[in-house]
Amino acid sequence: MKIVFAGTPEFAVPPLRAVYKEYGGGLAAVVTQPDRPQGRKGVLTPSPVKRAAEELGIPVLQPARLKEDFSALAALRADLMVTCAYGQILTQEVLDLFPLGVWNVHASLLPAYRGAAPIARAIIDGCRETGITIMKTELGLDTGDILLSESMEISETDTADALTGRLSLLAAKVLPAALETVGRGDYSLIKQGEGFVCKKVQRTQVDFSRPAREVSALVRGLSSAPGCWGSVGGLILNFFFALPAEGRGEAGEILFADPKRGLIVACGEGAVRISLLQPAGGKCMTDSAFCNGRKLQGARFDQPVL
RNA sequence: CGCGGGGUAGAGCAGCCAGGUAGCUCGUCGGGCUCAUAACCCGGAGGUCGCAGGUCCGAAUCCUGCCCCCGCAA
Repeated sequence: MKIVFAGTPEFAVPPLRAVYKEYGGGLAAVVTQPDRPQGRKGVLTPSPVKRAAEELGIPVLQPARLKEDFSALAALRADLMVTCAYGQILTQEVLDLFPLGVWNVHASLLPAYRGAAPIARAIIDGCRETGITIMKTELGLDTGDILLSESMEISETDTADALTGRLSLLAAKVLPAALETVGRGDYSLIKQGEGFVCKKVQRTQVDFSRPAREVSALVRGLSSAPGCWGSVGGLILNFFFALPAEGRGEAGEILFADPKRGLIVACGEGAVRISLLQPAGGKCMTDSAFCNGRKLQGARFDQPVL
């Protein structure tokens, strides 16, 4: 069976490796997004999937627009394509290139969280559970019939990074066997129920008038990218980790800010301890380190302007 | 030439504008105190102030060049 793997971010790397391990040379090519300028200096950077593919010695295709530029993909005459966070919408012409179909790995229990940022949204919404779904790709966004899904718990302390890592491994675990059943033609599909398509999550200013539980979920869900932030006394702070904590006060008020107790901020209900953060211009640090040498107790975070 | 912040003790910061003894909080080491503590008191160690030049009697501080780190935006 000749397979093509389409993916881009780190999330897709373990699944890629799993397919390679199972099919070796049967993995004919990898499709990924073109190298993009990264960071302040705009250095052209290959995607994680491209780096992994090169390491494994798999040919890489990087069309800017796959819908217009798929001749190289067609020339491979592969049987099947796997997509995993590839980042481009496919057309029917592309789907028709593969006799055994195009199969998508999605990081949610479909039909929940179709579209972008399913992992971040699951955490932000306070879900207790999410998972991996492998389904047949149709033209509709993440609407295809389901081959299989595997669930996973979300803990009260999960961050998007941590959960992404675990879901990625789960995807890598179930994908080879799924392809196996597709290859044999020995499978049945389940239709999806109703669902909404989610948009990309955006960088967000934290609204401390929300309950502590929600603030914590927001911070953990957006952790590392695209991030969330607050401003106090003209200082911009990026938040990376926060959990509910003891305390009560006006929303946004800094109840404590010392190395022993950490950075405790009052919310609409309860309070949170922001235990990992980064001041603009500085490095990411613990709240204990941040509070050394700064007098912030009693100050109050600005409310987001709506 | 996209906008901006920064490099001072192991960590986080102040000092710089108005040049003149290296300072604060935490940690660390030693001692003391309390039934007890997110405790408190006393004392010690630890710094080429990113690098190189320049100005000056004297530079962390002013000037010039360079290196490195980071936030936003793309």
